[in-house]
Amino acid sequence: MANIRDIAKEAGVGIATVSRYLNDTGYVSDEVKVKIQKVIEELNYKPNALARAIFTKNSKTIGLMVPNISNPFFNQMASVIEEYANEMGYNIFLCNTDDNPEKESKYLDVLQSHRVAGIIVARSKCKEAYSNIDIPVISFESHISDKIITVSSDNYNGGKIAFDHLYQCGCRKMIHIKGPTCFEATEDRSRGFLDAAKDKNLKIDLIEFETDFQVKMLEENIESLNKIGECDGIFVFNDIAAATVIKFLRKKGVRIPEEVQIMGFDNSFICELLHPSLTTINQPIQALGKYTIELLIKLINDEDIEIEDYLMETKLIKRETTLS
Amino acid sequence: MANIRDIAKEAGVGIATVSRYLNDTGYVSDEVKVKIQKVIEELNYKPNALARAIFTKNSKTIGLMVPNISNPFFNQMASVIEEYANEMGYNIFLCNTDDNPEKESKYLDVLQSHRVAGIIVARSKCKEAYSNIDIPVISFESHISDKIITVSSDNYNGGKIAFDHLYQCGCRKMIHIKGPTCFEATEDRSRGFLDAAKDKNLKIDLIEFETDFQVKMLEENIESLNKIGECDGIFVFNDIAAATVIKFLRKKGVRIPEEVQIMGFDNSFICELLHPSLTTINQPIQALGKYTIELLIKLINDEDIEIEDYLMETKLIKRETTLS
DNA sequence: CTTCGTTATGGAGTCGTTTACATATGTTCA
DNA sequence: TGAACATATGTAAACGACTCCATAACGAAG
Repeated sequence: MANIRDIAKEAGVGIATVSRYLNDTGYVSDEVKVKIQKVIEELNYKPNALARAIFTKNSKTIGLMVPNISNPFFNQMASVIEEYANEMGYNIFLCNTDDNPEKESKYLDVLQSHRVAGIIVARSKCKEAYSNIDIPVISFESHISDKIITVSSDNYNGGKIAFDHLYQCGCRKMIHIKGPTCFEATEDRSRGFLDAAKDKNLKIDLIEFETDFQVKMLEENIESLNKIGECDGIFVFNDIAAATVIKFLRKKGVRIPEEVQIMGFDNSFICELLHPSLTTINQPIQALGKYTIELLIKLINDEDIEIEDYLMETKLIKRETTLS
Repeated sequence: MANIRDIAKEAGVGIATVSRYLNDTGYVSDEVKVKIQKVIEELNYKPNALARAIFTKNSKTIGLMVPNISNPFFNQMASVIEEYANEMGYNIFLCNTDDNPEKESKYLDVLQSHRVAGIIVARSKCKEAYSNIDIPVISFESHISDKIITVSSDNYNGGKIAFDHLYQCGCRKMIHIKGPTCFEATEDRSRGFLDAAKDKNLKIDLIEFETDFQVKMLEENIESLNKIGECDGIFVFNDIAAATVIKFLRKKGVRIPEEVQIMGFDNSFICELLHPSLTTINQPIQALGKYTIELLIKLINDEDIEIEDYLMETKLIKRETTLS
């Protein structure tokens, strides 16, 4: 592929002149501009972004690490982040960690090697790896260290809201199906839910799912679902797991919401598609994604911002799996 | 950040020796190896992948362009592609085209500038832009030119299978809800379905959706859904749209599958979560993704492979929205 | 007529790698 | 003993960009 030297030669000008033309920095006569542009098109020249990044020390690239891009929550995040990054002239380097600390750590090296301008890591499982990183990092849904900003929804309060709603709907014998213990976000939801229950002196039965989002969720968790006993309300750690639970209960002939009321978490697109549609807690994904990338770009631009937790508001989305 | 010169100096050796150590090419004494490794860790040195790529002319990076990463079908593809790319030592540069030709074209320039080793583009909307590209390209679900390999499911046959199944289940008055005309994949499904109907001398009513995957699908397409008249079977262009249709019909009190049988397309994870669970046509996403990336890497490695269409088999997944 | 600012251009050094080549030592084998 | 080879290392020239600096022409201002 042609390089800047080829263009300069073919256009009969110096390299510096071509560079000035490309970057619109410094003087280039109109006459020469036309000549250069013509050659660029003839040779289908695309300036080498790698060479440029080496020199300017600015790759205009952001590393995005998510557990898995097929997870509906994280790919919505990714979509929002891509949108804003693109607007700001940044590109996305995608990494799936698979919730695997080793893969995360390897990708972290890769991102450093590629000199990404900044990193967004969702649900990190490899916190020690970030101790000596000199690239701006924003952590999503996971506290890495007191040097790294964490952005997340207010999961704790979301859990509280979920309890209050079920309680208000008349539930007095509730079950909480919680996610794998290693996820901060779902732990916070649980804590919020249980704390609110304690306030009302209600005892909650706990069932633990061992998988997060999985296509085969139902079969894999059928064991734990069989433990569902007498209850009038269930709070499930996310919408997809809730859908799994609904499916399970319907197969057993349980009427929802008349006999058992159910709540999910996330306000994923499937809530509306389910029957009955799923009452849930909304995470403001749009705002979350936008805020995360904005913070990161501020860090990249060396603006000084408070290193602290940023919690985004969660709220109740009332649908048909709960009574009025 | 430290560079190779710093390492060489600090370790008291030459640059070439450090490079040989890093790449395990040529001789380096064990004694020196230890010394270099120690310095590398002390200075937290990460070799600059950009500089390396400039010289070797191999960025070990693959550009992935999809309509949108939040689309469940394409993010599953992306997940599979990431997995295999990672295994082969490649990284993913993510681009959302939003089905927007201009955005796609701009990203195509960016990918060329970044000297990606290869490009996977899903559902391209900007075919002319690929005429003078000298980077290997695999096109997914879209025919760009006779120089570029296309990979897709056998959508046409999938449409036929769908018709045959509904017919076999007793449907004689069918509606087909088709996707936006500009998508080759859904057009092929329609053609297959309609051709099979013609074979049986059945006339099919057509309804067109104007949106592909959208969170607000139901509201946006309520207009066209109102056109659903008397029928005993509906073939919808994909699962999520089918879920929207089911939701709509249930609200109207239509019993599924007793009164109307429904089929989707994709075999997305939501099929199992719906009630009744959705009969659909499977697209072998795993195989599709794996095959796509394998072909691309073969192209990158200059293996000569047939430039032709690669069609992957689609098959019926029988669930509860159709009778026996 | 000199000085100054604006316009316009190009050469050379730099960014951080890899590799071709030169060099040097030690071992083996005829 | 000396040729051949394996081991070990360093220098310098690429790769493709950007930018500092030098150079030069030109008009305006003093």
